[in-house]
Amino acid sequence: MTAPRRRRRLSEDVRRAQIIDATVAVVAELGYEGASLARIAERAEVSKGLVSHYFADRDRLMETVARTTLVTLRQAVAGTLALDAPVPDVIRAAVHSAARLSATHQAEMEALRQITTNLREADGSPRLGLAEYEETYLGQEALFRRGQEEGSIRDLDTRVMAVTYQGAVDTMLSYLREHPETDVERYADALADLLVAAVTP
Amino acid sequence: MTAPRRRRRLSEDVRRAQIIDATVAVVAELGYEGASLARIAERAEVSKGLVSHYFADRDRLMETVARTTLVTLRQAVAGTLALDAPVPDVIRAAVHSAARLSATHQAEMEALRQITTNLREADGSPRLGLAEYEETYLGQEALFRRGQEEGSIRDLDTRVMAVTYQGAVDTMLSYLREHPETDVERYADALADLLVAAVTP
Amino acid sequence: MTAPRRRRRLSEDVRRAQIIDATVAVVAELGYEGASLARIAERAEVSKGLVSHYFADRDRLMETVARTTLVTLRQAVAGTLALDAPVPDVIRAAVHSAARLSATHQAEMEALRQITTNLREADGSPRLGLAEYEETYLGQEALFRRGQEEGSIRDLDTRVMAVTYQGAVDTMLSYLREHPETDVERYADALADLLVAAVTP
Amino acid sequence: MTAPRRRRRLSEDVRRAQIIDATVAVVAELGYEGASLARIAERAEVSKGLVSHYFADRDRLMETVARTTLVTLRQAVAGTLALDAPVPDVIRAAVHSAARLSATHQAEMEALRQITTNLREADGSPRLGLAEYEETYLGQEALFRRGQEEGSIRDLDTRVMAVTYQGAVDTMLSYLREHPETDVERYADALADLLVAAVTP
DNA sequence: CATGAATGAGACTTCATTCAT
DNA sequence: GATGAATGAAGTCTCATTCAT
Repeated sequence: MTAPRRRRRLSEDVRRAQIIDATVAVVAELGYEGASLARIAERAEVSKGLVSHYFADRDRLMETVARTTLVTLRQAVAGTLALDAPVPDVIRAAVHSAARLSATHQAEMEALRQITTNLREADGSPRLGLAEYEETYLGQEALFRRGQEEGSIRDLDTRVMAVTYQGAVDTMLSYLREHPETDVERYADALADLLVAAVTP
Repeated sequence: MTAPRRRRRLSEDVRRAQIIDATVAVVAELGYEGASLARIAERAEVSKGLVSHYFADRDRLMETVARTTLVTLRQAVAGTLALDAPVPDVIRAAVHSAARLSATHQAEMEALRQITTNLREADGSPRLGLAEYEETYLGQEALFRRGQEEGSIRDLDTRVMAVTYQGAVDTMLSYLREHPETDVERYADALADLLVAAVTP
Repeated sequence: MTAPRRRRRLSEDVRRAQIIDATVAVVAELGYEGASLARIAERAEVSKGLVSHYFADRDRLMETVARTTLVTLRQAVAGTLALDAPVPDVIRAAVHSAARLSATHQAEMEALRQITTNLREADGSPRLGLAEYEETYLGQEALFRRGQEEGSIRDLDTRVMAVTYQGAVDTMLSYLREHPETDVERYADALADLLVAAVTP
Repeated sequence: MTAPRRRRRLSEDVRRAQIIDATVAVVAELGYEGASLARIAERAEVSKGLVSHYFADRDRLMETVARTTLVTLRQAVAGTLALDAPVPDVIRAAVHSAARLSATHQAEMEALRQITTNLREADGSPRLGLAEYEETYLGQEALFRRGQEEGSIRDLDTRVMAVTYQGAVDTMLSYLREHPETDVERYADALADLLVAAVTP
């Protein structure tokens, strides 16, 4: 039926990346359940057997994809920020930087959400905790505390602010995905405005 | 092993509710994939066949559960609010009211999230859109606009504020679920403080 | 393609027996590897799913078949013997009784051999030990010792004799299977003659 | 992990022997099914491809191993025997010689049994018949007939005796494998005693 | 109305075999 | 000659759904 696939030998790294990319795409498009190994293999233009060769099982593949994607996303945001600027400026810049992800890393974000929501231990408990988020929170708390020392941030609960900031940004990203007609820069401006108003004295 | 189930004739409504409750519990505990009809039937203390009898198929069951749960949650929040109070007061009250959900409706919230994330059309596209959220946004925008007319809310983008408000509350609920040691009232106070600071002149 | 199977509801016991019988037949005919669940289901005129419903997995099915078959074979031999007769007579009768199995329980014997040879633990070690054989040996040793007390059996190592007796009978059964042209009664006579000669004073 | 294998060019015969030895070891340890080509290659410290290079397919490899092993075992027994000695002496010597195999050729014997039990034609029928055994039987029958001519063996069915003799020895070897605590020489003495008693006038 | 035995589609995974390097 | 990356054909098992009782 289908033309017999040409057999190509590639290095392990290239193959893994190829399969991971395909997984991100399929999970983002069809959801976690719909992302069968067969469909992932098809998208990667690779045999089902090869996927199993590189990833012990589906769970392990999904976990790897989640971790890899998280790193990718972090770099995409962090890479653009000057963290030693005045704190309100950092907030504004970070919001805009994140907003831009909605154009460039849509699939990565959705896949990450799908996987963290669905990947479970054998007993049914979630497998990908929030340890990852914790790290992010700590970084943001540190930022807000610096602002308080410098006088640019008022007295407030830094933990709640960190959680809220992150939630507001994530929600923005969801909203932008589902409302593609929205003007991204305007939204980001408005959100940054709200956040700065919330934290300045 | 298990005692042979007593065969009881119950009214349709009671049966459906019984099954819906069981579904909420199982989905919240084991996730969307783990919620097989067999396990749901077992939790409802009902035969597999009966589940299929009342719900055409698994997707239909899940959709019904999501819609029912959404109504339940809305009532739980809205029921406690005096919507004609000064807007900042409404915000404070709403945040506290939502925070209390974390103690009473944990399973419902998680199940709803699981189902909206995973339920798909045959072609893989998400089935439960954000039409539901849209309704909420409109109500909140109306509230903020009233505040602007009354002078208690400053000039700002009411759509962005509605989305952000909702995101901040949802994030609070997730955070409280994953950090049960947190003092709920203190968190709610801090969040209400932030939100009010963000919107008052 | 194939006519849709008629759906029949049978009791658990009947179904298990049906599947076990089919397994014995397929294993005897095609060997352990060839006895896939698909082929067993086909032989039992039952769906693959039903086999999995009644037996947790293939290993468990095979183990059950082995145990069941062992009981069947034991009864077939033991049922015909008068164990309190003079020991040489018991030997003669037992050899003939066993020989007759070659006509009536060929498949059971071969299936049992296949399964004990092939069924393994996860680490590769054999799973069906010789604990079963041990029981048989003990019974035969007791018989030979009675003969020694009665003077009909000479002084000899009863354990070696028990093992040898069992080996000689098993070998007879293999030989008769592979040489169907052999006169069963003549073989049994000759073997009984050898065994009695070996053990009488 | 493992050190990158050194690529060595060895003569065909050496390679084949290397692979055959590994196969014997793996089959004896893990059984027929467990002896995948991957594991055999690993044990032989050779690539999977090389195994396929030297042996057309798995069945062919197994068949070759069986034949080779049979020759090895025969030589191990026959090499030590003086076949023209008085027949009862030959029997005693042969039993002891075989018993010693239990110490030196355990893996070979188990592998041979595994392969003859499991190797099949495409239609499911056993592939390694008993033609091999036939040869053995003929030799033993000849021996017993010589004994009869010389008066050291009584009148008996030489075919049944040959089969029984072989069965008794094989069973001894199985027993010794599964009961390593047994005194090998004592067992052999006792068995030789039984056999000689069975056949002498 | 209610049960749960039975079916069958499809998922994951293993492994003999092929073949580019 | 030698490797091991890559394929694809089974095989086992799970589970939504159907249906005889």
